[in-house]
Amino acid sequence: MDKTYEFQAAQTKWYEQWEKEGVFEGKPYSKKKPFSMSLPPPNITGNLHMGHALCYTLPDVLARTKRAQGFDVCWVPGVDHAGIAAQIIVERQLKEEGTDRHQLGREAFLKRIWDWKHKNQNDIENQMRRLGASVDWSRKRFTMDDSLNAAVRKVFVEAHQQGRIYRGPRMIQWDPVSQTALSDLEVKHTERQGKLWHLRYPLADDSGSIVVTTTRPETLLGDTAVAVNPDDDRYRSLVGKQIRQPITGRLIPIVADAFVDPAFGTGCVKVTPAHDPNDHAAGLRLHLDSITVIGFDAKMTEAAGSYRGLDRFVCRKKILEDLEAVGCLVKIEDHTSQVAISERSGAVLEPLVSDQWFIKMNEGAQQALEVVRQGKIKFTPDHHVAVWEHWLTNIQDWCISRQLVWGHQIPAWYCQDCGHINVALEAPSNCSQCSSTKLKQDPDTLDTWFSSALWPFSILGWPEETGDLKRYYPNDVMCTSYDIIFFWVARMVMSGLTWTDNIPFKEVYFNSLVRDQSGQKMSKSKGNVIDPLEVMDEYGTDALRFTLISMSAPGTDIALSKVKLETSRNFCTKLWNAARFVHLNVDPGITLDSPIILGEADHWMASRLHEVSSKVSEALAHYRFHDAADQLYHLIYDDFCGTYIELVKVQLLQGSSEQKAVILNYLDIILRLLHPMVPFLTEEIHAWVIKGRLASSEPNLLGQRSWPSEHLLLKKSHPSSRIPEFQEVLSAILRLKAEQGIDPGKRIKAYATLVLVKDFEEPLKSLGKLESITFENQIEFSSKLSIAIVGRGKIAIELDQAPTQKDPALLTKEHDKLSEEINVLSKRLANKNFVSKAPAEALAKVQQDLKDKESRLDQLKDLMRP
RNA sequence: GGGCAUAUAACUCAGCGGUAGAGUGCUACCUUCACACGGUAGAAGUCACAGGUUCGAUCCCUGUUAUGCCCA
Repeated sequence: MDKTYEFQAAQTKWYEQWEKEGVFEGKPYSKKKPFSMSLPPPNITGNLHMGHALCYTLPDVLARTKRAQGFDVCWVPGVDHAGIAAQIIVERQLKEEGTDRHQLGREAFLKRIWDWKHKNQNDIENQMRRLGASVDWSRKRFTMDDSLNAAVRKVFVEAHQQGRIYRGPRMIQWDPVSQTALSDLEVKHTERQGKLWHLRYPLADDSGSIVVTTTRPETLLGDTAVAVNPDDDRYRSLVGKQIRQPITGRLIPIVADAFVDPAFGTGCVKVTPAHDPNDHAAGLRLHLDSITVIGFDAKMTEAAGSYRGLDRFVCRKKILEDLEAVGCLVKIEDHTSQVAISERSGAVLEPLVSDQWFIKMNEGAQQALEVVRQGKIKFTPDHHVAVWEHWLTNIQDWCISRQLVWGHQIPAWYCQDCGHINVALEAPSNCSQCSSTKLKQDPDTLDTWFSSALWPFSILGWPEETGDLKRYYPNDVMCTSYDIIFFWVARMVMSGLTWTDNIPFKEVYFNSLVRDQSGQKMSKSKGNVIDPLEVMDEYGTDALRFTLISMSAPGTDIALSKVKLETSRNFCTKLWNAARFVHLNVDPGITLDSPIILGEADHWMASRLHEVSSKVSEALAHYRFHDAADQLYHLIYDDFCGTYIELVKVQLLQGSSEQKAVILNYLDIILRLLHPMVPFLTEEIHAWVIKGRLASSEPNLLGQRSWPSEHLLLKKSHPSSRIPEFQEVLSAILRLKAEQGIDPGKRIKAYATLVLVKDFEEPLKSLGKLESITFENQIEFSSKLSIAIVGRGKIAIELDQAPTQKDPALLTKEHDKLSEEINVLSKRLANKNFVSKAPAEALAKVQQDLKDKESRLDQLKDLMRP
């Protein structure tokens, strides 16, 4: 074994082995209990980023642990077709080649994207392998696989029959760059510095004028009213009068509606039902006309008269100039306005009325609320329930059609003769209404999330009644990032309840976001992106995984930094070296089932292993990944490497086979406990140290071995241990030496009034670098002794001269502190309320504490006497 | 505007109704035969602020302030 863990080789070697042995495959015909998960599919558009790294590492810990604990784990991976994002990328490529998708034609363009998809899918899948994600590749899915497409079509057709899916003109958010409609969730509201324009609109009867405020003057071409708040006394008398719109000359009414905020601008706004969601709603309430003046290309339409053909923002300038020319531009104020932009393209969206497909959400939302309220689906962290409630109780119908080529094409055929819409699983030969054969399929595709919403069951073969579906559905856990709780989780729950009459999963674990070291969100524009692929090269996959796991406290975002990665890497190296030490000193003939003899340190280590293995199981059962990682870190670093190996060094170097076999077994247990978090390192160590010493019935790969909680050494009871007391004594000796400025390596004499030193003479001498340590009934103050108090006894080291001056000062400080603590405890015991109301345990503890401290103070006074 | 979080050591964060914890950093010392990606010892906190509940509050409740996120 090398002196440090060379992770590069191990990282490529072991995944292949696991895959080859089928370690990760679900085995539906096994007698084991099933444990199933589906993986949030990454986009085909990109590389593995830190969000994936976290989102795949945590369920991997669960999967590997469950597998070891005897479950038939089925964790299905896949890739998502990412409609808009993928199409944007390929269209960009075409542009560079001087062509576009319209020249290519639909079929050729689709082929082009499929080719591109095949290459990318391999990349991202291999990156997941590098990360160690133990998914079942034999079941991998793509959101546009035939079987998934069949599921999509079935849902669409049935939902349409049931009236859940409908088509109609509605106000939607239009992305003029991507040339498609978007759902509300794909809209990001950002604040931008803009202006608030005050415009004078004259009354039609020339009796005066009214000043309206707007952030979008170009839409005034589509104004069909001016609105004020009904309770606004300033304008009450004007309601019902007509306005002559200064640019168009159109006569429009002044109306009253509660949606107008009297405090906004002049409290008087223009109403453009065709280009603003609020105005649209008001228009419907008040039966106003709707005039579309901006088209899908974000240019002014025919209805804009002389402004037609202008870009909407160019038109804005022109309108303002024209308003100024007629003296109707009253005032311009700076104003931060909310701008709706496309999450994907970044374009400023245009609210437009358009014919689109929608799916009703009410019923599904009600059911989704119920199953979470009733605890049928459990969230961790559970505060996401509140967010869930809020969104689902205010839900709108979902616009599912996209004007894209890449995706599931909508299974609807329009009759060119009678206009009837034929919705069917397969292309109909003629119209169901008029029998015409002139049918044309809707060219649009469905929102990518529409197919994602079916993921947990479509990947298992639904709508077919497959064996996988019966065995692995509902999934046990869904691990995902909280920022897609609505996009994905809510829609999966609603779809699951609607189409399978069942919840899609029993528990949801929401992982945090990974941020940079100062807590900033990672983004390319900020240049603070930490690339997991680079990290895996530089620090090792194991270090990356362990870092992410140990920082995953539920509900807290992760501020990732190099320092953290270094800590984890150092931890890996520490274990590597301990294993190497064992490897070098345990003869090959000694195996895991060799006879064993336990000494005091061995008993202590066994209890620690037992304690930690239960704590880790418990922590993982509650998704307390950080807790599990912390337990293992201290078990391995402090207890195993720091204390245990030091204590049994003599046995390891020159002990009996029975003594060495114990140490070997403990290393084995540690590897099995840590393997789910740190799979490559532990498998590599296992291959070096353990593999050749396994019983013949045991599998050769650590990834196939069992969770060690049933290990005989852990199950048997162990006598209570004096190791903690030993540690205190050793610590006191080292402290005394350091305080007195004695070379830590210098062998000196020590004395103690604690019986313990009789049994631990050798380790104390070797670890404390002592010439001798002798038990004494009494240690008296002496000019050549430096004395410390440990528990109820004293420890002393012998010096060549009197102890340095700082000694008495330290004693005084400790004396004062102790006195104060004793004072506090005595007061508490003197409090009748405390004595009568506090639980017996608390009372006993205070009494014991007081006794200990008083005894300690007595000894201190003894030391300070001269 | 509504909602959800967070505030603990220099930094990043755990934790908990009964004396405040980790990692990193810092200080001093040690290249001792697994490991300098190491070891030993040490310094370091009014647990944001103000009330309340309690025998007892860093922890529970209310309010305030600050920060972050989500929804409109």
